[in-house]
Amino acid sequence: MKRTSRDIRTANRYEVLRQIIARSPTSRQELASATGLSLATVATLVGELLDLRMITEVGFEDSAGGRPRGLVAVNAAGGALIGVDIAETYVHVELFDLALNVLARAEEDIRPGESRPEQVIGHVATAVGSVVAQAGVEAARVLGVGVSVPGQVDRATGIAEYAPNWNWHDVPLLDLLSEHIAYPLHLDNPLRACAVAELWFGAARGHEDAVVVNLGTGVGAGLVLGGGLHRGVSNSAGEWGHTTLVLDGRLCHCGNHGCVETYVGAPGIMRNLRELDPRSPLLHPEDQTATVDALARGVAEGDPVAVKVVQDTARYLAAGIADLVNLLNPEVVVLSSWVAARLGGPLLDEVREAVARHALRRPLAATEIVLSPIPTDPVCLGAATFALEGALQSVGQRTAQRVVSGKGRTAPTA
Amino acid sequence: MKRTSRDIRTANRYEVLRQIIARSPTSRQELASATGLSLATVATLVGELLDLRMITEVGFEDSAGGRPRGLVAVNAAGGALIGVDIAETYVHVELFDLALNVLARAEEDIRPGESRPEQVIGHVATAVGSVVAQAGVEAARVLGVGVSVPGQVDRATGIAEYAPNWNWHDVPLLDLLSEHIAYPLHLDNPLRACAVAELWFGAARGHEDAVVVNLGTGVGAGLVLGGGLHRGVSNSAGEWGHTTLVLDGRLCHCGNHGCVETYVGAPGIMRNLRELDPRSPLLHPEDQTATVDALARGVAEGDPVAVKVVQDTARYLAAGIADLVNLLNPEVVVLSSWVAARLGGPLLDEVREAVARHALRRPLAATEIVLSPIPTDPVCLGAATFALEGALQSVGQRTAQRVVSGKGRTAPTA
DNA sequence: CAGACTTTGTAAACCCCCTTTCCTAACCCC
DNA sequence: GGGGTTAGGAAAGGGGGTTTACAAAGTCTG
Repeated sequence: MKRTSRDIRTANRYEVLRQIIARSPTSRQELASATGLSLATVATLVGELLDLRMITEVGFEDSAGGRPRGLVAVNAAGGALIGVDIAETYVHVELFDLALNVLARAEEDIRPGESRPEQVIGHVATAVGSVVAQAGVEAARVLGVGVSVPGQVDRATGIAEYAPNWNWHDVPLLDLLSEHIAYPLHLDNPLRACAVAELWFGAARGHEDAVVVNLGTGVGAGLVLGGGLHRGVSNSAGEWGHTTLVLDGRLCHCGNHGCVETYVGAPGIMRNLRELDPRSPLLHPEDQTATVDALARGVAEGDPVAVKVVQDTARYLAAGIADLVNLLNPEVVVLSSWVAARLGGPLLDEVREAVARHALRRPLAATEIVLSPIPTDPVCLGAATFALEGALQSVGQRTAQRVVSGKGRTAPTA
Repeated sequence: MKRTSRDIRTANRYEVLRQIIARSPTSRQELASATGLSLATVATLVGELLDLRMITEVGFEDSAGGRPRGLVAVNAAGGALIGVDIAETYVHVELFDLALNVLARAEEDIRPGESRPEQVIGHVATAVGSVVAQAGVEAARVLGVGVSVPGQVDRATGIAEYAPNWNWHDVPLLDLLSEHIAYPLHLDNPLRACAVAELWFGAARGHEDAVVVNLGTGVGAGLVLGGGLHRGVSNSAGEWGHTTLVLDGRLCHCGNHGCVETYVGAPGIMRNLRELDPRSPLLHPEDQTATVDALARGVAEGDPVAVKVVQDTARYLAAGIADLVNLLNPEVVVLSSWVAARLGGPLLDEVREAVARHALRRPLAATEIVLSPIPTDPVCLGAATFALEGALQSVGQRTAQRVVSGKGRTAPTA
């Protein structure tokens, strides 16, 4: 990919807005020192964002002998972003204001046989319509919709190349969605959504290199390298869940043996429990969430089986994370997604300790392991962030398109 | 790290020189279409390189009805680069002309026990002096010396933070070397040297994302991500050799169990052989090179034990490579270093096949696995490339330093 | 309460980088 | 030796960032 000076501008625009959202309200001076940009550049970018009505001037700082600093803050009401989290059994949609507060939520269940794209898209369209209605925002103020769909996605064409849970192959999801949804659409997968959410609003903010480890039913790692998302050639980087942890280990649904996912994904954790005590009352064979919750409670109550399961899981997880630390040497490893949210506390200490045993000293010394600080659904937030990035990207674009006329030149349209 | 428009220039300068070296002689037009840059930019950069005498005009292309294209080629005699490969038992130094031909070689043995930094540096200084004398180049034409030293290196300070083979801790190697060597010095480790060599002259050339798998006594992976070397926060990314392949597997000298290195590094391969047939005549217990050579010959002759050992090794290697493919989604995986050079042919087919079984379909489809096409010592070449990059980096720098005068302004020095 | 001091933020000038456009140079063919 | 064609340099222009100058907007002090 060729890089141009425009990319620098886009990156700076992102960074300034990130800082404004994080520090809101804040001054141009603070932004300049936080971003390392000159005051003039910050002022220009702030001006752009003011013009877009994404931020507003909100008064002045008290001064101690000079002209008071003007303060800017996110203009929460200046637009709305929608994040769609499509999963195997549900579609979860959230509508955010520009301060990334959730204004409305909607959830649709996907019933077991509903695997056709049209059915799933129907749920998405319903839920999106619902959040817009609930929040009562005008359509024109919806800046975009980010859609996270499991599996491999081609961003350029908007095709879901492969979704394992429904066995989708090359579904032109973006085209299908755009028949029902009039807002700008952005497609990607949950791994990258979580990574972007952490990059903008979470523990990866301000870091050049970070790994966002996703612990859910599936497992993956969103890679932030060089300050931006690493996508790989075919936008399928981050499949850490299908990385071998135990050669010839547990059979994974990907066909391989010993994948990380089979040890630290929710079904893997259930299996860790079952292997320890097949009749444990903590085990809810058909309900991953309930089992994980039971484990969390068990650990809190000192149940030895629960403690042991978490220890075992932490040991597997730590071996996998140590691999990431050794290979990528990131500044921070973030544990995200619902399993981490529920089991994170007890897991974290064990993981830190075990990673310290596994990883090499030098990379380890530079890395910290933290839980995601994002309180809401990170996938929805990340998906909405894709929409936010999309809205910012088109700012710098030339608006005046050259008019190609059949014969002679036409006057440019106003 | 803040990126500026100058980085773009530097990257373009690299790319143009890379193309010139690869296609020498070539025309500005060809360079423009190869790099995607405009003719004007290419002409400017070519002009710069001509001024530096790194390239020369070498005539004209035949034309078919227009002004003939001027041809430029690397000015091999325009400078010399030195690559130093410090390893556990030897120091290998090569002197290159600007076409990256080897003009002189020198090798010094490091005897067991010679582990003090001054001893090692003495060998380096001797060897560097030797190649300069052999090649008969003037000191002024040596553009720089790249030094590869095993372990973790801080490039900014030039400190070898940790070298496992001699148990070095925080040795200020660059300072010590500069007492003996007057040329510009560049320090890094062999992993990254090989990666840069592939990026400039080998199989990774022109790719955005590549992994250079290093199979030697030690094992690692140089990561090319986003068109440049990925270093990680503390310049220690790429320690793939100390990534877990088999949980609780073979004990590694890093203190861990089941590291990739213990299965596919030269000692690991020897162990694979020993476990299969402890009395195999292929086994030279004290000589890794001889054993690997014997295995290569054995495979060529159809020796079933050799074939099996290579199969086993390939299987381990493939599992590890599949992990890299799934995690990073690179365009190309390059097998490099001396084990790959000797055993590469027979290994490659097995590896490709086994990776295809392990990796996910989508990332796999985008990845090819190849042997390094670099015929010489890739570490020396890569180290020399660091020196070349260094020489190119200082091109764009402002030369006129502001003179701070005590009183009034001094006339700028010519 | 007016002048002095301090700080903000905008505007202008400047540097770097790349591209487009124009024009001359250099060659082939007829 | 003109006409057609291609190469490559020079100039103009657009994007981006920084530095510098200066007006604006405060506090402080005599």
